[in-house]
Amino acid sequence: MRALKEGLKFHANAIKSGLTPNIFTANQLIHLYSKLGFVGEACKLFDEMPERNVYTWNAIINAHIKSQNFTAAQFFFDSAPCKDSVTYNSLISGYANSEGHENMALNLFVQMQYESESVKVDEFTLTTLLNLVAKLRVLCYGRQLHSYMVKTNNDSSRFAVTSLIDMYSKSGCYEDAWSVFNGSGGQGVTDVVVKNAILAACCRKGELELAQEIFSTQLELNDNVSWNTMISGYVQNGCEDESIELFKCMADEGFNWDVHTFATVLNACSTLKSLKLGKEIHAWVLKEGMLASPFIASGIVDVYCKCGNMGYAESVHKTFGTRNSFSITSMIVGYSTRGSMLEARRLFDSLAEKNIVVWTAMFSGYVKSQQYEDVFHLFREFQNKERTVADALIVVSLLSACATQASIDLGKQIHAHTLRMRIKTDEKTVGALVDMYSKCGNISYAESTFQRARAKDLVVYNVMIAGYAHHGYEYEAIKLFQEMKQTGLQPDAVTFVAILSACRHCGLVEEGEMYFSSMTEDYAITPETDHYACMLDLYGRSNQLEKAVAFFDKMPIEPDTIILGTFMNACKMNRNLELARMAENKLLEVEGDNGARYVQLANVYASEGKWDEMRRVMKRMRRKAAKKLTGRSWVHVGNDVHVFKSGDRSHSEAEAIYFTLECLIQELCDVLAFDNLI
DNA sequence: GTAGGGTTAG
Repeated sequence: MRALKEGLKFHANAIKSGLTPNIFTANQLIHLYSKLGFVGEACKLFDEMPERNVYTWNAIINAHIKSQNFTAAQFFFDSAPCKDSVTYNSLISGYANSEGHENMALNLFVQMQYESESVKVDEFTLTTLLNLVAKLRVLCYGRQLHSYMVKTNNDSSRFAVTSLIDMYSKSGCYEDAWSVFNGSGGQGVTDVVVKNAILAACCRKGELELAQEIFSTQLELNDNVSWNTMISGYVQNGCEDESIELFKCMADEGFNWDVHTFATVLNACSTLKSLKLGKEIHAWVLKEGMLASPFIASGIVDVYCKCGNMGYAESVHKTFGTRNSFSITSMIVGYSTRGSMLEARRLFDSLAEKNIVVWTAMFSGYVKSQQYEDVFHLFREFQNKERTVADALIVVSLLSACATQASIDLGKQIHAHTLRMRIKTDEKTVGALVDMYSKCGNISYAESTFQRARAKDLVVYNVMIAGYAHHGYEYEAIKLFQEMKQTGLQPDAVTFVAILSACRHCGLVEEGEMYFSSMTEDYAITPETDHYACMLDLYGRSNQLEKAVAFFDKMPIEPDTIILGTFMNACKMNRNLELARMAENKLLEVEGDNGARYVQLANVYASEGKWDEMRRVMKRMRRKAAKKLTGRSWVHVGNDVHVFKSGDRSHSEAEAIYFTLECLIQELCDVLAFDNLI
């Protein structure tokens, strides 16, 4: 490399001293310098050239684009005394391929159309723009470009065909991609890039058999990319084992594994959560010397995280990727899944510049670990430190924390934030909003959010139906269930839990039985614990203990604590101590260390005045040293939540709190006394 | 001199 650099310098000096005053050679040299990364040298030569033409200007603009210096590229573009299509195409392509400059590319394209005669939109411009609109997913622009290409006869070269197939496929229009492919000769094409583009399109659509057929015809055409596309296609469609087979086959057929191959196969390992395979691939990666690639390093870290081996993940991370945000995100998720939030936080703090994905991983981690206070603290930190707006995924985490903490005020603020910032409300956001309002006790807000939303999937309906059921609007729940079916959505197991609980709350035995049998007969859903518990509760609340007993005996699953607890409750409501005693041993056998169960049992006996039996149960509980979790309440003051239990004096302001409470009690007594006087 | 296909984290 050094020899080449010296050679280039010698050549440049020769030109400058007039030995070969050839503008063509100098332009070539600028290009060569830029290709080797010597932008400084390219600039120096450009400055010293006695004469320049449009090629010289294009070469220097490209040199700056290559080094990602867009300020300089734009400066030279603006200063160029002469421009041609290449000048425009180069800068448009530079902007189109860099993050955050996409709008500049579009503006330049508009500007290009008002330029002089020497600047014409050509196939280079159009294919670059097709790539851009595929990246930005603006299908309407893509279609306009396609029409323009047909009109100007720019739609039939292999470059045009590839870009069109790719644009349509990435925009979700598989049929259009396919018709472009067919129009260009279909399976008779001899260009490997066109072939690979349609292979990728088939894989994206899940048409694996067709992809395999295309892959196998004209085998001699296939290159590394064809193999990588197929391997990736299998992973995308959940066929990880087949992808591994093809990966091995690729080497047998004499094709070299590259960074793309390994990145894809590592992805398969992560999905399979196979530590054994992960280690094998890790060994191959080491053998091929590919760990320097950030794609591969973070891929290996991700595999170990998904397999739950944080020790291995940590050691690869330490050696290769301490600044790799992908690697750090995988580690945060890995630690969060195990509930190690301190470790997750350590990694989060190790990243100087945090992107939205890392933030989201941290938010979800706290939600997963039920550390809701930390969710809110993190949000304040996010707002203070970042300029970017919390996106839909962060909003979902925040709303989920609000729902569990019943923080309706904060929930409303977050809702307002999504509206103000025009955050795209997809099904997940709508579901989280409806759930938050419903769990915070405001069913009418939940309802209006639901009704206004355009994006509604099964989960959104489930949340709303469950909300109605919990708030005692059983008939609305049933009505919405019917409406949901009419829209063509298929109810799932969660829908039936919601609808059965609506039935049990208002004692609709016949309807409940009808839904329960419809669930298995019409939708082939196997009932789970919650469904059985709902039915038992329904019978219990409707004073139909015989039916409850018959149902209990017929259940094909071993009764667990939830079912036994519900059954016990049914016995209590129907004042049947005999059956309660029967369930008692079984219940304590399954869940003998849960204090709440003993208390529930004791209550059954107490409600019938069987004090001896109640004492016996409580004694049994003490013998087992089982403790019932203390019920707690909380209040929101400002941005903080204060948790307390009955008679709690642990709060730092306890003195003042109890003093105020005394005052309030006194005032109430005074009011009551005053009322009595009147 | 400018353009096309296959790879990561929430």
